[in-house]
Amino acid sequence: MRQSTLFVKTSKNLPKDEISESARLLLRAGFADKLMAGVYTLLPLGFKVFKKIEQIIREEMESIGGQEIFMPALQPKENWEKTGRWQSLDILFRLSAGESREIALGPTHEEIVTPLAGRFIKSYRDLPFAVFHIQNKFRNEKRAKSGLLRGREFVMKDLYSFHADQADLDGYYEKAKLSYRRIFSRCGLGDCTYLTYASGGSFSKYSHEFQTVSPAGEDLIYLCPKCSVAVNKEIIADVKHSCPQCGQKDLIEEKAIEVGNIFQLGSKFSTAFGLKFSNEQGENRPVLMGCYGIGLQRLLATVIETHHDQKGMIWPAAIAPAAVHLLALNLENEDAKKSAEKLYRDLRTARIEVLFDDRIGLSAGEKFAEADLFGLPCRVVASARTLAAGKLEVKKRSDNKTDFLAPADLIAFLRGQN
RNA sequence: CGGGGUGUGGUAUAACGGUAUUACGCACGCUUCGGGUGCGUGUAAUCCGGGUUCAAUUCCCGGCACCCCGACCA
Repeated sequence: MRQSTLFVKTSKNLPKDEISESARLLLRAGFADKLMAGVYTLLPLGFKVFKKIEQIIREEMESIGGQEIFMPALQPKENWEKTGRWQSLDILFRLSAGESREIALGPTHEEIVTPLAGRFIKSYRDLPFAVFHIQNKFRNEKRAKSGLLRGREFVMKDLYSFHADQADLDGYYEKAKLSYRRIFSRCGLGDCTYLTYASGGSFSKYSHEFQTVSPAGEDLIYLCPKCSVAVNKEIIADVKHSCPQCGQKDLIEEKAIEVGNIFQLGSKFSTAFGLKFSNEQGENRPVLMGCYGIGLQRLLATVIETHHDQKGMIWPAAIAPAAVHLLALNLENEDAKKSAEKLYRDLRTARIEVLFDDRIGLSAGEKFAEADLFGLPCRVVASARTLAAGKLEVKKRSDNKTDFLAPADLIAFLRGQN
């Protein structure tokens, strides 16, 4: 990517009424653009990050047998009436579609996936299975807030699993937990994300959230210092201020962002849609379901909330928009320009993702400040000075550690970083 | 949905019942050339509708939008 032609404009000022740090940085850095409250465009660099997060999630869902499908956002009213949620769900966007028809803009997909599954589940031999999709959700939040942390349109990965009995659902649920842990670790949130007991679940007593500790969080959780699980404030009365796993009494209160949620639906939706299967004895039984959600923009914003400093974002390598930010200085100097262009070519040939600041006429300070703002893991400076010295300056964004390398050693060095 | 606040160039702001300020940005020129360099010139704004008034960006009413607190959050 050449910065000279990138569809991005950074800004020193920023909209005064955006409080959320992640939103401020995303807007300032030109990673995202706000269309209206709770609705954002992802611009090239922000979308790069988004796609990397999406791919990590996809891989992990496939690793637990999830099959990717794609369900529509436009949904018939009748499905929502079957569960009573056409009336009760007040975040539901209800659209009029001509004189006598109304349709829903999907805020979630139980109402779609359950009857869909019914077309294929006849017998216990058809179970279990899991499908997921990564798709836009629409929720008319009364109060969209905190930038991308709570949008009215956002992309969610939701996986639905279908089971013949509780033991099978339980087993899958545990696998999903582990897969969620891997997702958050791979996105750089492993240290600060906790499995959190929350309310709900038709069969089981609790649902589980994955909560990332952050001052930007909307939720209050109580961390167990012993076993690193937490309890959401909403059920703290239930568990009497003690860890549901080990009974520990001294829990630590933290604000946290809910980055994921897993939930045993039991037979709630199968009952509403008559989703049944024949067991070995030929008896009809309701299918048991689980659902498992992750909001992608929220996850992206959460990474920023937990990975930034005063100068800007600090991306974990696995989801950074690119591995390297190559800054070319002194581009009016033909030799400096040539050597920078060669580096860019070499990096691309080596398949190292690189953002190349090839813009002419900007001061070095501006380029440095912008590199700090973008927060790519490695900054490489090529200039008349480095050319004369025969060494490139390579600086890590995370700890400011600086190395000086011969250009020929750069690629090997960068490969060693990952 | 309840409460509070704010709407001025692209962004951030000042002021005021009477010619709309400044900075950033953007355009051009010079300057500088390893931490948002300095200077000059130019560009560009009072959310919408109604009311009061000789005169409204300012005051009043309504709407809309945005932000904050709360409620809600499969």
